Amino acid sequence: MITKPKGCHDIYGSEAKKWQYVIKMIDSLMEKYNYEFIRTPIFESSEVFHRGMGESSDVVTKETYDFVDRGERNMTLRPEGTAGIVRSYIENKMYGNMSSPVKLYYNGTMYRYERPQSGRDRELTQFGVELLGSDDPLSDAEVISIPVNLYKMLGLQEVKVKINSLGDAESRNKYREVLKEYFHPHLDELCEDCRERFSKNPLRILDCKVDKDSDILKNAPKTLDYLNEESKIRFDKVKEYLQALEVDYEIDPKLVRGLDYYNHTVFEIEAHVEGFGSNNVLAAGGRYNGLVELLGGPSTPGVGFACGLGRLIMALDLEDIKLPIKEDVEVFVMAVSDTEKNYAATLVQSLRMSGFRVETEYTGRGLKAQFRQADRLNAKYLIILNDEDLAHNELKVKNNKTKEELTLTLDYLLYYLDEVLLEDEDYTIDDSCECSSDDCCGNHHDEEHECCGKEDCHCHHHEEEEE
RNA sequence: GCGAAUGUGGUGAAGUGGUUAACACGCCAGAUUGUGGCUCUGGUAUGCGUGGGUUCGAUCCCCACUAUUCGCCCCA
Repeated sequence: MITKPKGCHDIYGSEAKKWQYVIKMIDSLMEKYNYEFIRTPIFESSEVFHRGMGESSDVVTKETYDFVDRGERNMTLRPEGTAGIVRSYIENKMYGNMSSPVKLYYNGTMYRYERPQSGRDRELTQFGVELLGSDDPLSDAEVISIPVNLYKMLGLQEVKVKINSLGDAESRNKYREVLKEYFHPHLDELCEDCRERFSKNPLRILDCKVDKDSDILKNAPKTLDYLNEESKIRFDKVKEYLQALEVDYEIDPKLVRGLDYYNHTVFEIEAHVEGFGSNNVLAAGGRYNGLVELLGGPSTPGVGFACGLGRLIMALDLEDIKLPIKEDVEVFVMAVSDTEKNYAATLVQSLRMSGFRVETEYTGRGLKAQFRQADRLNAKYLIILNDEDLAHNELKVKNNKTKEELTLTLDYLLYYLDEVLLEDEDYTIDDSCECSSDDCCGNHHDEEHECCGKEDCHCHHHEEEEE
């Protein structure tokens, strides 16, 4: 049997419906923030990532899918979204062609040659945002608020936002030196990996899991103590704006992020649901003011984040959140004889063109099996064709819930279905409650949220009433 | 790159060195000669991941490989 590549997944069935729903929410959220969708190639010249992400990160040095194409060019399957987008920003001269700042979002697959485990695949899907051309602390705060609001929209509860500041290049370099000085005499007390990190990327020692409880780490100098005045003021501004945007956060002085391009604000959003594996970062990002220049463009500030969709859906599952996903069919058309089937083909076509979600029988099963099939598909209405009725230009429609059955003429059918299906309020997906009440449930399906009381709210309170 | 666990049908899952590999669900058909979701009856495996080995004989013992899952590194 031929199997899928290691660390990849086939997404289908109800799983695929969740993905589509989440992506739909992302699109509608980004529309409100006025970000534009961008799609860049799934592979780029290797240089894009080597220069962009930095040689000290493992992602670039040992986790990329590299290949040489037939023209002997070195190519790399993108391991993340930012570098490619910055390349595109420069190449398309968006700094001149688009209104500034340029606000872009993407959603696509990334590739990393790693050992798969819970929450980590070789092919992963990320949604992310890049805001280029603004150094205003408000843009940092707003970017952080995007995933926070997405999770809120989806009903996720157990998330924690962590922020920190690395300061500008000056502060960061100074801190790096201080840190090396501090750790140097303690080298043999640290774990093997940390000794490796010391020379490669000393900042990463801070979030070592092995040594995290040792006094050496606890007493290590903090980034925030080495920010210069300007960076400090900037970070305070970011925090102010976060409060204004009602984003709850905590400051984690050990948060440093792995990619070289970050400076000033860095952040992570973690899942804290019971049962989540150790890879619990749902989204992460930060400011990367030198990156555009590094990749050959004009000096341009930028902020962004990336959000792993696989992990997000895992979190939704673990919090047992039921997404409002359509799992049913409006009309199921049954036919057995050849003339019935012929008639069914035409009928199904016209019902679909009239906007109904219609299924019919394809395998030549008996009527009994067709009833079973209709139930499996959660059909709301059944149309049962038989030759006798058809001779009178009539057909039978059965409400699959009440079991009421009517004999109608074809002319009347569309009118009837229109009436009857529109009555089902829960039948249309309304993706968000529009009210602005503070304790709005936002369509959450959990018990903790109070309902805002709006008519068009589809939270669990109303669902119960409807049932 | 390192470490651990697992690998039996469409699914879940028992099981034993020795004729026909439990059970449950699902699916298909019939009882019900075109109106069902209950019930009953019957049907439903390239033979237990792949390749070697031990043995008179292995799905069950040994080895290698592979796949999946989980952890480390790293990362969303």
